[in-house]
Amino acid sequence: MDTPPPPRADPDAAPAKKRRRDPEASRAAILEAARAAFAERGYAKTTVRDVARRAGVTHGLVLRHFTSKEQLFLAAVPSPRTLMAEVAGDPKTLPVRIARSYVRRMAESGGSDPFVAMLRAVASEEESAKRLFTAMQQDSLEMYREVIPGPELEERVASVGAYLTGVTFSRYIFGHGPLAEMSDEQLVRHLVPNLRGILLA
Amino acid sequence: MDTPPPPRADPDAAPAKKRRRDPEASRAAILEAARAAFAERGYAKTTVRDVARRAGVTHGLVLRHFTSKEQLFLAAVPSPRTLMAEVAGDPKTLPVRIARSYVRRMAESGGSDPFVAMLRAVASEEESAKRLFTAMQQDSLEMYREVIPGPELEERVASVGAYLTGVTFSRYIFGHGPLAEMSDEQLVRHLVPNLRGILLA
DNA sequence: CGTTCTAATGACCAATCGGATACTAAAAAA
DNA sequence: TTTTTTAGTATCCGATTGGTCATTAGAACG
Repeated sequence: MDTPPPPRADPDAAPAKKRRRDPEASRAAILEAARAAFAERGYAKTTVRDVARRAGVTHGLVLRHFTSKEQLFLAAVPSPRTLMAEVAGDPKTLPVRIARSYVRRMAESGGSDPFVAMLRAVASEEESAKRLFTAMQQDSLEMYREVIPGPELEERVASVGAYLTGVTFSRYIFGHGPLAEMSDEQLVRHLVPNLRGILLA
Repeated sequence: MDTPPPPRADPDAAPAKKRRRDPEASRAAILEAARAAFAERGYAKTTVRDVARRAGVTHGLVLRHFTSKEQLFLAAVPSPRTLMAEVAGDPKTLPVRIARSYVRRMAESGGSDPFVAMLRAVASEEESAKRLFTAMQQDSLEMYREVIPGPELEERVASVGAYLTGVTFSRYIFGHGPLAEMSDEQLVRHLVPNLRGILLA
């Protein structure tokens, strides 16, 4: 009698959600919250308490799991794996594949893509983000190296990266102007010839 | 005896500098300090006290002159006048002129160009910077409108802007990679064909 | 000279930050 | 069960932030 059954598996949350004691679920929730927060507000303006509130925990727990804000960032925005996967294949159709994969990826994440978070962090002069960014560039360069012909490979790849960076900035961060108002399909059609121009002499 | 001569005109400062009472000089010094600070560290990470220290005044004075940090930013980074002046002329040589004027402008400012400050501010989700950015885009669009042939003018101009934004990011903000290591002349040579490809069908 | 005006200062403020730590309580081990 | 462990919370902390305001002091003018 003295101990009326304490609320067992939280009934209102989705089945097998989190809530009760579950460090892995908390960790995952914090990571997802951090990804969204960093992508939306940038590194400097995102506070540990923001992330905690989104994840439904206290900010103490966030720091308990990830020690510091910087390490949280590094854990949340790990490998943008290269913005441009699916590179292998016929060089002729490479620009189309780049454009498609880029647009799809950004659309799927709904604007909370790690790449956006990294751009914001780099822009606010965050050293750790710069290191990640460097690694990312290196990755993508090596993926291209075996596919693209012609001289000045590094420069071309860098230019493609710069172009897509600028497009990302205009469309997903700034959010105004023609590039932001195009549909995904329009954007692909617009990008392809420009990517081709940069990549293939 | 009671009042030994208090330190008169500060002897260590450069001759005919400022120091003494001079509101316009103070204002100018604060503005220049703000430009440099915002360009170097972005909006979010720049503190009013940073600016004040650079300008050699107290942070109280900064706020006395400009009321708030946001208004200081708006006053310090006013009209990037369009990143690409000197547009008028033969469309055939337009890409060359854009590239040259862009590179020269960035080189002259030594990395403290208002455009960089704006990019950093926009990236850190600063509303006022977004408004400025919009105005800037509008300006440049109208400058191009009378010079460039062909359809989809807005989209092309936006793409040029995006491309240069990305280049700026890579070269002047991120500061690593091929685009950052090129000399100014190399960069111009690299940019021209890509700009031509984007602008002229 | 003294009076007036105001540029400039410096102390202060509430809010907020990242982080540390003492504590509570749930679960695992005994 | 009791003991041990540890996920999670609740506070507290010093530092720093943007901003306010009373005070000080340099110049202009009588």
